[in-house]
Amino acid sequence: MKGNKVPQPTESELEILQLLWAKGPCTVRQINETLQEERVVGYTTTLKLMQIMLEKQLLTRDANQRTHIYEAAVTEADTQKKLLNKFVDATFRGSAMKLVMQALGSSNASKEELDAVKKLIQDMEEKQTK
Amino acid sequence: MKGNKVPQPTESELEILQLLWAKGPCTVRQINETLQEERVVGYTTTLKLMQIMLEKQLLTRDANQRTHIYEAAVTEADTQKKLLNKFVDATFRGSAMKLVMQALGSSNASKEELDAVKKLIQDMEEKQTK
DNA sequence: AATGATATACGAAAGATTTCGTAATAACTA
DNA sequence: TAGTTATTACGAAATCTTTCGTATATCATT
Repeated sequence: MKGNKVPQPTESELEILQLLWAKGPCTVRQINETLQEERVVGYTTTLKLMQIMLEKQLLTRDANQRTHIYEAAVTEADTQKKLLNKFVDATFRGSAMKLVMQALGSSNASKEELDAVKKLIQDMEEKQTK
Repeated sequence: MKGNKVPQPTESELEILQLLWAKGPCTVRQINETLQEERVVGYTTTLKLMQIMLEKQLLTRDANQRTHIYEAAVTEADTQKKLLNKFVDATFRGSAMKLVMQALGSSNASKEELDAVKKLIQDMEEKQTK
């Protein structure tokens, strides 16, 4: 169970979480530099965001050194799941199937990927039967 | 092709679009009353939102009568597609497949629904082969 | 015509999110 | 040590979204 009272990340916050999930613990500078590759964003802007995320408990940090090191405090899978539920409700009126069909349709999935999905469905149908 | 410069709806705007998609053209009062079933929201709040949506060209209206009648100016499928793309990028780093697996996993899909998805995949694989 | 009910228009307050300027502090270097 | 640079802390401006108060117009009824 999850007695999770951590709020969902905003769009900008999610962007930072993605980087931390991909790279592991980082300094503000490292995150900021990566963000810079995409667009212009001031150092203190990134810093402030990460401080807010710390308050919200989306991040933790090691403040032993002068340069703090931040780390995601929420998992990627968990966050995706929650955001997905909300998105399905708002955009597909709760119908996960409609979303799945849409997503499949407009994706350029390879045969391998499609097979993986088929396999998952197979497994689910077996579980349902027994 | 779509030379669409219509901005994406905000969360509240999407809620109104959902109602218009479901019910067809409506007055502000009709929309407001439906929203009221869920939560408290003032009439002028709804009115203002719909006026903003008109400006953004998310809605059109018939203003011939004193009581204006509003209608969605964007289609459900189109809006879902765009929001989905954005969501996949932001939340699943662009991987539609990861989203599909997540969505299937946490959905309570019936056998019929799962079969429909399998069929879609079948069709896609056939198209790929030729 | 006066009254009351219902609509729209509009501005602006209230909230949430994002951005940045400035100050204080610590570390580095000449 | 003095000066430069890098870092954090903090407040507040800027922006976007949501909410609502008030003014004005329209229609129906008397």
